[in-house]
Amino acid sequence: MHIKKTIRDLIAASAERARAAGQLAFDTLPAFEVEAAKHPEHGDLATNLALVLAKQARRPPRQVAQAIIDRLAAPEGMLRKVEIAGPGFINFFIADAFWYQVITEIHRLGPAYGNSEMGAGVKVQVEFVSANPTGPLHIGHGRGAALGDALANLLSATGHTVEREYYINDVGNQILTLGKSLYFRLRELAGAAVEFPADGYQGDYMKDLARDYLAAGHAAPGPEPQADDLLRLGRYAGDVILAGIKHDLDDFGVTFDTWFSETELYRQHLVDQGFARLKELGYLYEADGALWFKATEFGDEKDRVVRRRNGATTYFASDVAYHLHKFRRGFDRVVDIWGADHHGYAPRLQAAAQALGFTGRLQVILVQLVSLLRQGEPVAMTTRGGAFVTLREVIDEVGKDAARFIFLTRRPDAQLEFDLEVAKQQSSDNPVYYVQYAHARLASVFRQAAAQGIEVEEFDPARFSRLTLPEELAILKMLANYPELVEVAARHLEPHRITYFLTELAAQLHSYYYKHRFISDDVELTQARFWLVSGVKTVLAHGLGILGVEAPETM
RNA sequence: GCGCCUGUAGCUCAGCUGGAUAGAGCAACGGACUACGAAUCCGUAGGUCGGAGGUUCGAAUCCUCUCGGGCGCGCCA
Repeated sequence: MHIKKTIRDLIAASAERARAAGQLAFDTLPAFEVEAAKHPEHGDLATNLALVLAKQARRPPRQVAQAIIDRLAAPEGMLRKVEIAGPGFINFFIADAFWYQVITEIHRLGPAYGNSEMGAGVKVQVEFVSANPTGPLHIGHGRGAALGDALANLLSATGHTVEREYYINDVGNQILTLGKSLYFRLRELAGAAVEFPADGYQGDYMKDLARDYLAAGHAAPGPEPQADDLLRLGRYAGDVILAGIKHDLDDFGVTFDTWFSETELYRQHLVDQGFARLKELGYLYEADGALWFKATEFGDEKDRVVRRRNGATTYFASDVAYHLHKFRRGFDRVVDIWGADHHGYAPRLQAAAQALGFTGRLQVILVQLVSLLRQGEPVAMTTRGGAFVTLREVIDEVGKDAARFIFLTRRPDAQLEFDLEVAKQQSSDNPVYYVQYAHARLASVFRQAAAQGIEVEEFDPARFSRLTLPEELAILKMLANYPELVEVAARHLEPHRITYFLTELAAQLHSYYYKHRFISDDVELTQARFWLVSGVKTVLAHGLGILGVEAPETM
């Protein structure tokens, strides 16, 4: 029942009629907006068409508005009032009865209310987290995880076919460094006086790993490590750490469809194929003994090396191959979520995507870093230094739902301050509980009704005319607007819009609940309210579902 | 030095890509439980949207300059 679209069509048709009647002169209808009015005095919806059309029509906006209004052909009973306001806005006041339809709509669709077919037939991959398996996930990864997962849910709700993917960067010398780190910890355990390398991973988890390694019956390495040994140790450590990462993500409510290993790119010779493709297209050249990609042809600052003079391919080469592979796997769109510390890398990958013919199909979302505080004091977050707060600790301390909700109340491109003490101490005033409480409270209402022997009777739209309170209409309008909000959030790849909506809906509900009793002797009114708040419950659950936050029946 | 992100109430953040009188949550202050869950509600106070120009009917939003914060600028990953 897209109200905005309905109004938009009415307006456009009216303008056309005015032109046909010689009342308005214009070539093509300019882009105009139909927006929800901010203030009640401005009605429900407003359009700026008269303002944007005035110049072309060479008449004052208010006269243009009048010409449009004169020819408006709205269905009987839909509009309560239409007026011209301010510089030339046309305000539409929708009749109360019109809003009742949304309850029927929610009743008909159930948990699917809010879903749409916007992305039908579009296959999209969301790649996120993709942290190197050299240490446990930290809070920054948590933000990326919450965002990626919510985004995937959002795209899925809007009809896209979605796959979640985690890219495991397990080639290159960091595995060697990892092996070296483990080696030195093992030597330490053996009582050898060794100096831990400065470039090693210094976190305590490496010590634990070393102990577990021995406890599992593996032989301690000798004093003269071979390159093979280090690599083997590195692989071992990587596997263990990756298992830990999976486990943490699982507890954070995030699961992936595919764990894609960089090693696989080489096993399948995809990197060479990537080179071949770029060469075929004429975007590769040799210079200074290295192989270069002409990134500058696609807007990057400089050309980029894909194979070094020593013959080794670069990380970028892997990524080119990886993304070529992604598109060949049939994804129409690919969304990559990276930490903002990699933002300088985006132009070259975009360049590669363009070179390969996938212009506009790759979107890179940069999620700004999380500055972590504990009671206002900054907490160091370097992986190498070892003193950092892990995602695990955050989950244990503040809880999955609260953490996810906090991450998802911020735009990705804004830095986020996360104070562990606040997130946890706040618990009773935390927005996440506010929203969850609204859901649980409604569940409780239905439990209470059942306990009193009051049943939710057969669905009967005729009773909705009893819903006349300002609170009830405000809620109806919010519910009616929800599906469009989901689409807008998906289009912009911004789950935080859902978060804010939910907080507002919960506020409306709490206020309504406090002022008016749902269960009363008035059977018709009670039933009408049941169906109304049942709709609220459904939408709260839907929105929380997108965020990956529980919608509890009790708290 | 160059590039990207950012600056909105005391604090943490929204502001639907240019709309009408800039919002919410904390924190502060004052009220509301013998009623469906007080993890709630009602009210008060709090702002030159970092600053200066410009674009136009109209700017927190777009452009230029400027100041402050974050990040990045390898034949590393």
